[in-house]
Amino acid sequence: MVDREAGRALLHGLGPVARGWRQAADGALAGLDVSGSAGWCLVHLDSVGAVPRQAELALLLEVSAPSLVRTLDQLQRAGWIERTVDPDDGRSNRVTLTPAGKTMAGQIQARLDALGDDLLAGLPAEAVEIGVELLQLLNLRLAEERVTRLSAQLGDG
Amino acid sequence: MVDREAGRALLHGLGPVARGWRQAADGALAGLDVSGSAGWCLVHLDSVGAVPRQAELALLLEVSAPSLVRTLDQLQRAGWIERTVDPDDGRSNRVTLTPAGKTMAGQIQARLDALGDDLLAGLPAEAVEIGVELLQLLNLRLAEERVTRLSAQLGDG
DNA sequence: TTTGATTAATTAGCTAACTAATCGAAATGG
DNA sequence: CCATTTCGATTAGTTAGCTAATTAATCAAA
Repeated sequence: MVDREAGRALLHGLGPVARGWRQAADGALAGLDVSGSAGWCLVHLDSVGAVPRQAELALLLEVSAPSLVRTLDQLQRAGWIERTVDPDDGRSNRVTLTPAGKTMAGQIQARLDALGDDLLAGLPAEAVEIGVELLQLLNLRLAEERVTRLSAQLGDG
Repeated sequence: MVDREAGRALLHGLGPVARGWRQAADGALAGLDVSGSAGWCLVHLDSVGAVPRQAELALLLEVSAPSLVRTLDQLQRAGWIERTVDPDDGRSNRVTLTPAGKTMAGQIQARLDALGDDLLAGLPAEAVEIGVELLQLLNLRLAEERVTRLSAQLGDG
């Protein structure tokens, strides 16, 4: 049985910590002319071997497709990615890093990793493992909850 | 030593889970005409015995003062809180729940608690404890990081 | 083969957070 | 005792997420 108070602390604490992390990430990338979310997108693009379509990339980054559109617009304006129409499917864009974008991705990754190392320094690995599992479970249950909620909405409306 | 991959999973996972939780909370409050953040504000107001000033309430809720202003505007329009100028300090507002607001706070708390119980059902209490401690530590380190970052900014700019 | 449904990306508009700048009130130093 | 500084709340403007609706392309089926 989970203590009511602890449960509240966990669920409420997520928001502020997530915001703090985003701000810290933005700060770590200051001077690179890239926001944290855009930077994270570059890093993922660099680490996946393949050339993903936008929808796949959105899944990977856990954001909605329209949110990704705006991020990619920024990255494209900056000359760090390119969108090319998939030859096999005229609806899809394939997203690739430009050489400049690849360089940038490396710098971003280095800075974010350094920040992450600082934040998590000295922690027992098990605690982090448990935290990750907790987040994964919550993600799963929230997804289920979302399904039931949206179904109910359909039933009502 | 924390595994690099696990660290990334933890830090990156915070955002999506926090968003999911907020959406689920909004869903749970559907029909009450109150957003999750405003509802959370009401619940806190109900649970603190005292009559806080806005700045104190912002600290408690871990949001900035301007963010709280908007939330309070909504709650005040709905007739659930009142702002009264502190007799001892003409700059400060004291925030109080109206009777209607108190009723509303009770309903909100019940729904959020039910949602929280569902999400955390069956979890070992220790895992939640560890999660909470992890969040608290991150909060602390992020606050420190923020200080050093803003100081550096001053030095530069 | 043409029509209808589905899918990918986009646009438009909303929300809730943030910072920076402003205004009035209080505190403080000369 | 006045001038300056500090402090609390607000306003204005930015950012990043979201949903809903649109457009274009593909797929399926009559």
